[in-house]
Amino acid sequence: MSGGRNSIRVLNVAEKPSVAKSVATILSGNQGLRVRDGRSRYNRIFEFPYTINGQSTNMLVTSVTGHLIELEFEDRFRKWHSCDPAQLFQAPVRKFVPSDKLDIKKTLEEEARRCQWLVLWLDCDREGENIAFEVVQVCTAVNPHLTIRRAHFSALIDRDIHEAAQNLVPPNKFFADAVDARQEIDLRIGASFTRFQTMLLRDAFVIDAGNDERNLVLSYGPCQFPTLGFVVERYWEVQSHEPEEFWVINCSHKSDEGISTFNWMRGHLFDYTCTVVIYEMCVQEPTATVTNVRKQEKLKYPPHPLNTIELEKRASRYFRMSSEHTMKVAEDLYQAGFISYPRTETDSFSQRTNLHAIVEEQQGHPVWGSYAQRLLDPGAGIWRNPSNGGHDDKAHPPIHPTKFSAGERSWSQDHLRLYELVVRHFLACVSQPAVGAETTVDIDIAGELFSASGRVILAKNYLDVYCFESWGGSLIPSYVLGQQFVPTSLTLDSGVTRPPPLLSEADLLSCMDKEGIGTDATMHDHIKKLLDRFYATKDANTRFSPTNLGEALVMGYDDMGYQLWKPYLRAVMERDMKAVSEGAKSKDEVLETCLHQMKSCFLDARLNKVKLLQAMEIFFERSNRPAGEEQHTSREVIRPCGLCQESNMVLKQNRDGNFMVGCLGYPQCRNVVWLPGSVSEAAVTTNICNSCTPGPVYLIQFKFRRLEIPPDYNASHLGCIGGCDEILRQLIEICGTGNRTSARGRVPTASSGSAQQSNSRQGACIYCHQGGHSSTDCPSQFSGHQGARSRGRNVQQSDESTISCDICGAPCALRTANTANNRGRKFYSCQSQECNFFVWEDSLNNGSVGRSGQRSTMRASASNSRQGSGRGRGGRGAARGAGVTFVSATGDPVSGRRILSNGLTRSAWNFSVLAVAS
DNA sequence: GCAAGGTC
Repeated sequence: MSGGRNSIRVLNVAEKPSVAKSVATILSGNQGLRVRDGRSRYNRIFEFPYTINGQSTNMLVTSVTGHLIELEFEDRFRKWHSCDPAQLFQAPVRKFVPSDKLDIKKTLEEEARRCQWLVLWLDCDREGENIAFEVVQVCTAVNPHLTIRRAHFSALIDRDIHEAAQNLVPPNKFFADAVDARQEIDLRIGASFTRFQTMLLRDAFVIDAGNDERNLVLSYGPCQFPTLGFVVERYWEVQSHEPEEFWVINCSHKSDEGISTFNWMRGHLFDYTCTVVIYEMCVQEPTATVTNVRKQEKLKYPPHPLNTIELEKRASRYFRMSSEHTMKVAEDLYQAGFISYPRTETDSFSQRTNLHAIVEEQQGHPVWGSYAQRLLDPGAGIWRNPSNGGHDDKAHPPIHPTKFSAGERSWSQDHLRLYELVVRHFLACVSQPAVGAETTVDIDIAGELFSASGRVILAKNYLDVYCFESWGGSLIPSYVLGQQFVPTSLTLDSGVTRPPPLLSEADLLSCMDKEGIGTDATMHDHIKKLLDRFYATKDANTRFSPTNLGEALVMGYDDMGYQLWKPYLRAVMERDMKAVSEGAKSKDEVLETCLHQMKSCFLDARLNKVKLLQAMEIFFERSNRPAGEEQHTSREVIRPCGLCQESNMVLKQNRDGNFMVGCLGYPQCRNVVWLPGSVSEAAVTTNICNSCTPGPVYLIQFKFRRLEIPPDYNASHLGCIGGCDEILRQLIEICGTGNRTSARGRVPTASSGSAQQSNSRQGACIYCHQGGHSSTDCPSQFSGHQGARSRGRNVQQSDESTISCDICGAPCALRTANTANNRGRKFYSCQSQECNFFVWEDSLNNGSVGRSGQRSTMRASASNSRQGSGRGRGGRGAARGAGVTFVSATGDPVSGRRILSNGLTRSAWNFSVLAVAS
């Protein structure tokens, strides 16, 4: 039966194949359901007759796989060097169907042409609404007469689906608009900041990131950076923690029944004298009197039904599985039909779910089958309707088993464990809480109160099946009110405060969930991205630390005063998206204000890029590679690149003022033509060389420094870099080029057409620019400038300690070494690379002061500046911001010094200033 | 080569 003559053809589209199948199965009642393949092998098409409000229809149900359309910059802005990253805030973007979705698009087009209605069965959230409009766009392009309708369902169960089909509504453009805005903002912010910081930093420093650092991408994203922020913030808290000694009185009592440990009601005291006084009192009158005996029944409740975040957190805690791996395994189990859809926010079961049926399936399991049987036995009294966790995404139920398995042959250990977790969690959810009897005994010794408690488990209930949790039960002897005894031990003990632990993966997921970073389906991606980008590492206990790279990036933005690494930006965006989805603000309005703000922020960050560079300098050695971004003071196109045939060659000036013509495709393409070192000015003209190819090759108007070229050459010259220019070739031979790493004289021959060479940093020392040794053992550091050691310190009026360059007399910069032998050690060096002047900072202090590692001085600095909420980043940042660290000659932190605003201290004592950050 | 969001 394919519908009568009056029946209309309805194309129904779901967000994923599984939903299409469920909808088709439910609506057809499995009567007259036919299935055929579409062009995509995953997205099949179901057909059956159905009646909607008295109208007989021929239903076709198919699906997409998530978003059908992507957003990208127009082609001319897609290459990294195609434009200034700031332009990405307004560069035109386009929507397109990516190649792997073209077959789905084709199916939709073919079916839409033959239908009168289009009914959208996408998930009922904002992303789903946006995908709905993507489907509409594709279908109406081939059939503009389609009647468009939206089905709203809250669960894939009979009643909901039939109700949805009978109560079709128009789709909600506001919801879709909110996602459009989110996509565009994410793309523009992400691409602009990523290109900016990658090009600024990657080539400027020696970043050891495991693989080829030239391919290293220092990405920025509105989700990945706040995720990194959580990691860094906790790390800073741990780093800046000062252990504080505290004192505590412990009391125990041993009787025939066992030992009771009594805890001091004051907890612990930081005042030793005070604690000793109290302790002495207790010791002199040690008899304890029982002042209170309380007995209470305590319940330990089973967890809420399982949603994605909780699955990830528990798999991490119980099995140390990464969230990313957990989702991969869960997806496998889902695809094979063993568990329900794994990406769900929902942590409460619908009233209509047949929970008993799910338990029944598990009765045959060799391990937990007997528990399932007891659950189903009304006499056992273990059954309890599951709790409601308070989240509902209106699209999926909590994660639960959908098919029994005692383990499949193809399953890995992790498949087994994850399936077991899902089953046990489900069985726990429908179980009674554990019951315990708690006894608390309070005693009084010389007026001081102590307390002990114990617990007996009366009924384990859900804990019988949920073996991942325990409820420590410890018995204490019985006491009666007024009873007196002399404690077996009464001791005065000391301890130290401990820093909080580093964030575990479960902690990190909680932070993200709380601050709204990412979605249940993407959080694990953001965490993985931190590891992939070398921003953070994870130890065997699943605890995260930032890498130097991650810490430096966060530090740089923090020093700028920007909270780009905090979750606030995402929170503001989320509020705006909500306003759009409610129609309170328009998409264009939000896009304009948000992008305007972010562009100002971007431009400001770029102005303050020195902060990023300074932060990187703390951890990384400067590279002598030509910097990707910094050298481009001008970028005028000279010619198309004949080597990569993709990008243009542009006129550039490096940091030292030397000119070259290099390919914009650097570092993938290393094509470069170095120009004579005697060039003082170079400007691209509109004149085109009529002999060099590939063209056009624009001629350059050169000015040479008169004294650096032979007298018979003109100081002004209109030249071509394409290979035809004999004068330019001669001047290169005579004067050399501005390429420092290729020693003068080792110049490309212009006769080869376009002179090409690569700049290798191998073997070149950053101090003297000579090959044959590394910067850590540069002879210039040890013998070249011994004279500097006898120089006195040039203390200027500002109190800023500095010294002048031995050679040119300019003030030197104070830097921190990060080489293996001298990490954390400070040195002065001339900012001009011509001089190669260098001296260790500590050699100026008569050599009497030992070195102090960067880490320990940082910690000392935090202790000095700690005030108010000065823990963690605040403490450390304040000290670093003031630019000073004080350590006594013995290496102990100096306390009680007054820190002047210029970052130095005046001290009556002869404490040594070990480090003054520039 | 860049984001985050769907999903296979």
